[in-house]
Amino acid sequence: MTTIPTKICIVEDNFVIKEGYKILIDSISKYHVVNTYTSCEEALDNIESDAPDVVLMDLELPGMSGIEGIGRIKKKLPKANIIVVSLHTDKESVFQSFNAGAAGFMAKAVSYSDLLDGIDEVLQGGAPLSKEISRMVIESFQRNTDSPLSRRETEVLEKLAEGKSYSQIADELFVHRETIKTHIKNIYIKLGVKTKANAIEIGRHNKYI
Amino acid sequence: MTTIPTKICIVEDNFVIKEGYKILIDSISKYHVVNTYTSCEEALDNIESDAPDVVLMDLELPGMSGIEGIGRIKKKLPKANIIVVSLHTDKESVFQSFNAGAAGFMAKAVSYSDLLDGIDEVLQGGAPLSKEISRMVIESFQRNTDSPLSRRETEVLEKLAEGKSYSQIADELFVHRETIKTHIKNIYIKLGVKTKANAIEIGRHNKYI
DNA sequence: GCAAAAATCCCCCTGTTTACGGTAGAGGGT
DNA sequence: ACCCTCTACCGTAAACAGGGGGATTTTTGC
Repeated sequence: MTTIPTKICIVEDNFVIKEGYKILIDSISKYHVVNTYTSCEEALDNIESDAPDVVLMDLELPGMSGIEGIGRIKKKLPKANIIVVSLHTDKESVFQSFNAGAAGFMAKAVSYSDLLDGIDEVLQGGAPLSKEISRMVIESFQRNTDSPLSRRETEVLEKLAEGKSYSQIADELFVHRETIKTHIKNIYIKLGVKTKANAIEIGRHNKYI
Repeated sequence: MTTIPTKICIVEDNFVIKEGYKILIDSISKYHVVNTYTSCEEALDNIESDAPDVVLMDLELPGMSGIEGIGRIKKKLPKANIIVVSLHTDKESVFQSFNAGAAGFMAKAVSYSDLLDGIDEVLQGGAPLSKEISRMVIESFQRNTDSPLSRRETEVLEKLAEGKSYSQIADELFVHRETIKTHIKNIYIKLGVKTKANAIEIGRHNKYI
């Protein structure tokens, strides 16, 4: 039985890199590069008929940003597995990519063999992430250990961030409403803010909650 | 030059698995299992003097839960890399582990070679995750595509979830406060709720925001 | 091109909430 | 002994939330 090769598209504005990837991928019989593009606009015009299983995508592109592009491609082809291959591995780029629907993120410095492994992995339902990215992702789940807030204050700020009122928080923590007022006053002082929204912002930004 | 072997501890209540891991790891010259434990309590009493670089940790343990144990071990040894090796790969277990300070999470079905690769990876600053886990993690960043909320309503609910008042939201979106009120009324109807806190809860739970 | 959906704005009203000021006792940990 | 945390109380002015109603314009999907 002959298996139909996995269809792959590449969106990358650097000609050398794009062709390099194409040659690399086409050298593997189970894969086939159906099309390559140098911008999202170009890709979006044709990608539906390409119907790729996997899309390798750069983020730094002329015209529409890669992030925006990921979202639009996902809208047209919800089943496509988009792997970002980018030089820029800052937090913003990474998290926005995932948010837009990317299934993987690899630094451009990735070796050819890791890239091929990544394609394998995404097809098996995994999420290829280069080392620094996976650590970054895991760390995003972890709290800041040197928070100025006490345990109780943290708890109160959490509930405040869930949109709850003073009275509701008081009920849930089985204390008097006045106690919650005091906690919040102290939270505001410690965080140097004057409003709920600012407290939540600071709390989230610094991972106190 | 002889390199000092990387020190590893194992916390696992199943004797067979524990000893299996120990034999496996000790067969690699660059690694050394300094100690093994069958409960967190036991581990916490001794682990400081073991000063392991890596801890392999089960979650289902007699006495203190693995999650709790991760937090406590991290408190004593902030630099230790804790890799959870667990049968239970449900969302709760996974995210709580990361929250508590785990640096990796592997399903117990993991092969010996993948386990050793995982130890390598964590020592290189990565985060070993088995395939299903990494996909789970990535998906946690993604929104539900069939939200009942319109784009604008989603935007409003987001800002509401940041603790902002109607007027603040209105200012930030350059519309009248009354417009925001209407949006929120519609959000409440669509989500079937009557309060801010419930709307935020439903919105978060279903990943509309 | 038309109909539906989304986004915008306006009025009324009432009870609740917030954020601010102070004060203070009980208990824990260093 | 001292500092921090958690708890509780008083008071008040201004802001806010949520509920009712109606109406217009823009955008989008078929």
